[in-house]
Amino acid sequence: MTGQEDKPARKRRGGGRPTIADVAARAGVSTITVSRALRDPHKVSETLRDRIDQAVRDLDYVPDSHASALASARTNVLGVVVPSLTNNVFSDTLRAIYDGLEGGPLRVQLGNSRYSAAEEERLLRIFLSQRPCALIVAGNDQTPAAREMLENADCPVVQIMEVSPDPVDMMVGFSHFEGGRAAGAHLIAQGYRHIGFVGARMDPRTKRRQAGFAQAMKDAGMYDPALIMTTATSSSVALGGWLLRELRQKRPDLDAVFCNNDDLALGALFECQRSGISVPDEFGISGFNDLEMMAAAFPTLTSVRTDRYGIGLRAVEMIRACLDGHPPARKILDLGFAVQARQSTARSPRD
Amino acid sequence: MTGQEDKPARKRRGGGRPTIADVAARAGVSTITVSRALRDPHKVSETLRDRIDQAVRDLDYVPDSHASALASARTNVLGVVVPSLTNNVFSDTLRAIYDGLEGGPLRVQLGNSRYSAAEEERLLRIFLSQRPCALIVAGNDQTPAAREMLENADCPVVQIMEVSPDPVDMMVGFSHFEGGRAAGAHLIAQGYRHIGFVGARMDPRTKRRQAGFAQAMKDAGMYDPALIMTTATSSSVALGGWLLRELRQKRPDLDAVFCNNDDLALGALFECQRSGISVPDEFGISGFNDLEMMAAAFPTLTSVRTDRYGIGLRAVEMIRACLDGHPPARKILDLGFAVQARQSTARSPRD
DNA sequence: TTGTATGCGTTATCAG
DNA sequence: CTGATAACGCATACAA
Repeated sequence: MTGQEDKPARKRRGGGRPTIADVAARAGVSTITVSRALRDPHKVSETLRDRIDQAVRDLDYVPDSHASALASARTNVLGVVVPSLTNNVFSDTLRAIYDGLEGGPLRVQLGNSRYSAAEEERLLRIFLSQRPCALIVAGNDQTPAAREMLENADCPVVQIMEVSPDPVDMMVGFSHFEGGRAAGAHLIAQGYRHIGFVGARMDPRTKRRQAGFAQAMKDAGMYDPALIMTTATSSSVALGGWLLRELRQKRPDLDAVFCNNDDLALGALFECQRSGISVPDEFGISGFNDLEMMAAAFPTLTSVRTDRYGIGLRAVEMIRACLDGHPPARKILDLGFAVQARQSTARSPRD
Repeated sequence: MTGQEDKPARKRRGGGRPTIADVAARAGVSTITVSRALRDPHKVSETLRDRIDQAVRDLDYVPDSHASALASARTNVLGVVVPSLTNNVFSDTLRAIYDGLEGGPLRVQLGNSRYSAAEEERLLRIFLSQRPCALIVAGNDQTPAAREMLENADCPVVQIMEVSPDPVDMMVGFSHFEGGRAAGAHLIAQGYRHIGFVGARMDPRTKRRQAGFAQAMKDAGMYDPALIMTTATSSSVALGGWLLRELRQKRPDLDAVFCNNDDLALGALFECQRSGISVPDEFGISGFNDLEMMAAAFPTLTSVRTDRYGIGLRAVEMIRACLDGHPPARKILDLGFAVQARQSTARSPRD
């Protein structure tokens, strides 16, 4: 084979979108200059930058993120894995994550593990294979394999919703154990004496709240396992009513209940109303999380306020800090909680 | 400076993960064969397939999705853009989408437009630049630019939550206008005569429900704009109480209210309880969407049931069908709604 | 500050 | 059914 002629313009495989080369040609520069002008504008002279920007607009050029990821082995994707999309707790946090990312270049890849550690592991494996710039996962109860993957991940990792002494990397949340204990202590302080616990789904955080509640009861010498009613079923308002009814049938002396979340608490309130039990005088109710409705109910419902939105914001802040090269000094951020005492536990003093 | 020796094996840029070439070498085949064995197993002889599978396991090989996307100009990413992550309506649908994708190869890229058409357009632009295999967006009120982008997208597009005669491509939802009208008609049928409307956020779907409600009132000769109270503020239980209180102050003759969503309805119920107004005899309440809590409340709350979960499932089904080469005959799927009449509108007959 | 050469890991194309 | 080769579009490394 000798003089091979000029090949006529090759056919494009990709849908014919303008590439960085088209922009470069139009601006009369090289592709790498376009690349720089778009990612580090200050590294390119103003003259060229203007020409390039103009060409970008003219051609309606949008960079190909896959090509970029392939060439640089980096992405702008923040992987987020949560156990539930419908649970208000996580949707509040998710909203905060999206809000915190506002305006920045980071995108979210969201996974729903449905409270399954195995599914979480699967999702993390996929996410990590795409070289995320950071990861956010819920809690500290990963499978051993997932834990190892996270520890070997060469990107910042934030575990959210909980605090524990052994984070993979960073952590933002609060102590569910202490939250449960505080709720129990509050009910005791309000004068209730036969205090039950109602819980659903029983994920790790739920269990820790239950353990904290039990601790409070034990500390007061009031612990009675027969006052505890839980189910693996997922939480709902109706379920709160059913569980409370069951519990009251078994133990008519029950005079208060700590509901593991606010949906259950609302259901418990309705159940009391249906049964003609006066809240709070005859019966006290506390929820957990302090969703907006708790303060709007009648009577207003006591709950343990948690800063779900703040958790999401802080997680994003920590990640940004890491990516900017200023990893936060504190790896563990405890955002705490606060018992919001309201009418549903404000029993008139007895003597 | 002079005789440059053999370069020792080049340093890998990417974190040293095994590549398809490593697998190929280990299995003693070419890379393309590995590629085929993984994507179209039936196109490769069983012998080689087994050798390749073994090599994949040995090396713990995971394909690089970016390289794949770049080379093939295709991805397994389903872009989803919703107006809200916290609104139960969308989180139910999202959950269905994730459930519907279960087990399959498709991933979700989720965007939150926060009820902003401009943000929606921005997200769609980004998503489309990544060559999604399909798109799901809420409603039919895109900006003209977004509409055009969707029409030119070379992938299936499903608009969800609503139905309208002019979809971009496919559509799954129901008529909000008719839903609002049905709720109004129900209240009229129950004997209420001074029926108000309470609405928040006032996004396009909300407005259509309001329009339907107004139509019902007009049809009955009962339309009174002074009985309508709306706000751009986002919806909440507390807001439902406040709006109802305002409305009742202005119009003490009000004897029922159609709340544009269930949070508002719950707030309205609490407001009645606070004010000692008996529901349903003195005052009727209907919500919209029929969230789980409506049936669990006391009194149980009337609402318009919508199939948010079904919408998500059907959207995924339609997309899978398209990707499998069997585009559905019906491009528009109306999943309807149903008035769930409950205690809150079951007024004792008057004569 | 700008450009040249080349690699990133995979798949399309076409030949055998 | 299998393989050699050339893209895919961008970014790194190094030169100028």
